[in-house]
Amino acid sequence: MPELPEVESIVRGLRPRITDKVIEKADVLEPRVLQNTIVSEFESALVGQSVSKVKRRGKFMVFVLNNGFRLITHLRMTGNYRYFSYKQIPGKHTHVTIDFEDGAQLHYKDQRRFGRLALYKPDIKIETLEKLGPEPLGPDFSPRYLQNKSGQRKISVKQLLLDQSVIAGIGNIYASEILFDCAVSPFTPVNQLKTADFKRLVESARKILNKAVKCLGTTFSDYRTSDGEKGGFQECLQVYGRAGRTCFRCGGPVKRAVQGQRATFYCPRCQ
DNA sequence: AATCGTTCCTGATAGC
DNA sequence: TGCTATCAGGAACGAT
Repeated sequence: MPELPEVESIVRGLRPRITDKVIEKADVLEPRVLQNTIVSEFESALVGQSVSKVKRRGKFMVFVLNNGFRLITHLRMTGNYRYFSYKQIPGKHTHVTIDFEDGAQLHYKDQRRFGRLALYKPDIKIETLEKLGPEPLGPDFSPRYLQNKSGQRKISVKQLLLDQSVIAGIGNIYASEILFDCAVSPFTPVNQLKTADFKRLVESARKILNKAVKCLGTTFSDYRTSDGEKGGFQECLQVYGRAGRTCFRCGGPVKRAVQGQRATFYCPRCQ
């Protein structure tokens, strides 16, 4: 499941390859992946334009076109972009293909079709991006910010980390890993966290996410980079997916719990 | 305002 | 063997 490090890795892979390339053709093979536009509008808005910028905001990918249009993609669970220097036959789960004038081709694929592509006209505010919290690797994310955001809220710290309007980019894998790293129980209500806890939380978030970006993300099942390569951070996972196995820190058993319909992995002794 | 539950979707796996 | 049931989860949306 692509979270910040996975999306960042895909964006970094695509950026040098497609920036300033001119789009010759766009084909939507599965109209359901388009969020706020129809096939004919989508295809004609892209043709003849070049890609000015490839960016990431939280778990969203942003393609800025030279006509000012912006193509926003959220990969959700199994979505991905794959770059080819020559045209390829679309696979079973390829929903959009984008051809460039130099013969290269971009495939958007998603076997579960949770991911969405949305197209925004120039100068329009993109609400979904506006309401995101700060980037955890950026300057606006601090212990004080997180403490202020928590206030007297009663949700668990795991739920807080997953709230994209509080912090943008953390998903289920890294939430568990971050909490293990700073030895905070995922069940702690945020109004019970101490100032020192917020400090450790922020430090661990930066540390884990930076390391995962360096590793090109975590390939737990489906995720691949834009070149089709696996990430490397699955080798570094301390708790996620390790229920019943030995905690690397204390030797006790790692546990699995469910919070908000999602699995949480943690060590009850260390956290 | 904050929180909770439901929906979308399909491949892998378990159980009979 | 072949079938059905269950599970994985991010964000949008509706309900409380």
